Amino acid sequence: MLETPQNQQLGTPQKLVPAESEGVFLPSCSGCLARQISVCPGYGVRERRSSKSSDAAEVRSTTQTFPSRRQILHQREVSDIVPIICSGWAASSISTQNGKRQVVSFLLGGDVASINYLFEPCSGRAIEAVSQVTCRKFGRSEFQAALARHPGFGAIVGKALAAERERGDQLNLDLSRRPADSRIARFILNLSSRLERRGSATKSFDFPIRQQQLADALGLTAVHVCKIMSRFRSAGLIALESRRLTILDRKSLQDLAEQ
Amino acid sequence: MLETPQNQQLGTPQKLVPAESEGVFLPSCSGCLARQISVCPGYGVRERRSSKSSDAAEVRSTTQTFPSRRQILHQREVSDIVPIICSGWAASSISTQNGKRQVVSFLLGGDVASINYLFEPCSGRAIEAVSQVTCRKFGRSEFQAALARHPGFGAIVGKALAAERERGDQLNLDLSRRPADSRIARFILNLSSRLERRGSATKSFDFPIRQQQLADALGLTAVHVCKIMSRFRSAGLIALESRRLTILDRKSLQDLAEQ
DNA sequence: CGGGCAATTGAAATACATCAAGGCGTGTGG
DNA sequence: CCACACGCCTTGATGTATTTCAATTGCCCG
Repeated sequence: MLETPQNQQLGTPQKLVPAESEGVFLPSCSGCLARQISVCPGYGVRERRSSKSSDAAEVRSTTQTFPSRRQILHQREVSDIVPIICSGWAASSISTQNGKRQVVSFLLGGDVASINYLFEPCSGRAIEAVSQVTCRKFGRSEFQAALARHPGFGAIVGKALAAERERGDQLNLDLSRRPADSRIARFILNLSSRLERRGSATKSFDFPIRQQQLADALGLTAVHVCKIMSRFRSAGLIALESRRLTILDRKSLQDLAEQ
Repeated sequence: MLETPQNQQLGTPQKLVPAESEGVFLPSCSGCLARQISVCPGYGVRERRSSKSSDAAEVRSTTQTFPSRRQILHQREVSDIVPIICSGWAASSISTQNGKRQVVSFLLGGDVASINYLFEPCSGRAIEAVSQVTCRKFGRSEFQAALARHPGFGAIVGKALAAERERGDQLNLDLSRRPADSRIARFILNLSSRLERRGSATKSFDFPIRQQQLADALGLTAVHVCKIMSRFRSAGLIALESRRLTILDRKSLQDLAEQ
């Protein structure tokens, strides 16, 4: 059990199991903060039963499913929710008035769109579905209160904060100081180790990201991303077909990533 | 009183008034978080006397002065302090193994190096003095406790957090999607409005930043920064002499900043 | 079968980096 | 007081990574 969905294809992601059918675990969201603090109704019953703190209040929330490429949250949208991805891939981005876009991070199941949502009603970031996405939106003040009741509250927030900040800094460094091939190599390796931490396969995995989205994440153009990925493939570093990416030569990728 | 030090030159910054001579306010740190929560010994006595919450405990801290270009904190330095700039200019940066550097932000008097320090013992950022800097280092856990006692704790942290994150996102957008002249124009305008918020002059102000440091902040080379600044000067957008910058044509700068 | 989006590939343009040389100001040691 | 070195700024010539433009292909879906 808790087997990762290796064979899950883009466009046909695992259906969200409704709360009533209690007991079936989605592997995609096992690291979710809402589950960690026993606040997600999708898992609340089963998990709270075995938990010592039976006073955990369930937090009002709604679930929605978005098809690929659909907007989940607008850049300037102000609302008192904390959005958490349950399954699928989403992209968090900001844009200039001229429509130039920067994808700040890709979100996977269990990711809070940004820790910022715990404190502020607007993050200034847009969220868009990359593959099909299910997303749960919690009431912010209730979620915040539940989190504050949780032991180790400060540590949880601090860690998440630090991680988010660290990623942002690294992105800055990438964008300003690293050549395109290094950025792409690093992106692939980071994704791989991120999947490892969630217990998924690290050598071969689904890769629903469009070249344009990748370009927006790495500060490049889609054309240039394409050229470099082609080079990677003909050099035998990676394989990529039918939205599944395989790392063939991790060592060489790491060398590229170093600089 | 509270007059801003217009005539303050690089290398001869206003001296820090020792706590014993109580009552003389440094304009440079008037927005400081430590003063806001009545925890800075430099201002503790005078301000706490007039404050309702007389139970605010003073937080252990040390002050240090750093000459220009001196390292204040190393990138991987782990210590249980929250460093706050009292006066002068500092730069917060991260680097790759190959010595490529990205200045994440410039810090002015009253700035916490990063909100991250409230929660974690290491930010992954190095801090370096740009001009002469006085810096106070508070004990982290005590500072944190004092902050938690303060009414509106959540709001304060949330706001600071959101602001820091917003700046990081904008920097990402700059680095990835905006041309060099736009980045520089934006930097100047941002600095100006930042000084405005602290009650300083916005049209003409001290500018101790070296071109290399500016280049590191904007993802460019010093040579290129120089060329564009020269262009700005000959186009009558700005004047820059003896480390003092004057905005001559704000409108044109804004046009450049737009894209 | 056609229409549209994504990926691919090549040719041309360009924004920026790199390299190199010289000037200016400032501190330092003779 | 001068000579000199050193850091910083400046400017021009050259190189290159990446963008822009454009045309083609394949593919999915109605």
